[in-house]
Amino acid sequence: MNYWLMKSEPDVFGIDHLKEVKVEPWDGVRNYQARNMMRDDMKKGDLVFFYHSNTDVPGIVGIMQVVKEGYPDHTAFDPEEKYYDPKSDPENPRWFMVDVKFKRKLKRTISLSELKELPELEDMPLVRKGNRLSIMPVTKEQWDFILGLE
DNA sequence: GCCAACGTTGGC
DNA sequence: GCCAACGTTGGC
Repeated sequence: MNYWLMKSEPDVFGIDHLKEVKVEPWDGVRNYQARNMMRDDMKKGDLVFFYHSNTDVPGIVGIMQVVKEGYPDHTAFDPEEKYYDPKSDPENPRWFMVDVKFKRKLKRTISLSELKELPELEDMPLVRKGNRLSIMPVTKEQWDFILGLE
């Protein structure tokens, strides 16, 4: 069982959207490191923090669960799609995604500024300067610690 | 809206 | 293979 954190802009797709649709393919990721994690490492049943980026109070807002393991991101094949990538060949897909399911919202937003204050979390890529990874692993220790803040 | 940090592209 | 130019992310 592994733990993860995934970022999304609430204006585009937020925790309330996920709550409505229940299950969502996490499409549109066009970064190789993040791609590798979805393709190779994220397993059914893994738990994921939902993080709101690019918003008034960026932070962790909810919990979701991987319900379908890595499979080709077909939005890369369709020229009509926002995330179209002509270099991704259906015979040999470049981009992958997983499906995630809504578990619950946190009782409160655990803000990035709060997380940055905590020495227990200083190894998290999230709080590292300049880190732009939209998907990252979370250790069990970090997971439990963060939930303890709720 | 600004801009630092970082990834990607493409000329050489 | 180097690196300048460019694009994107995402906090502020």
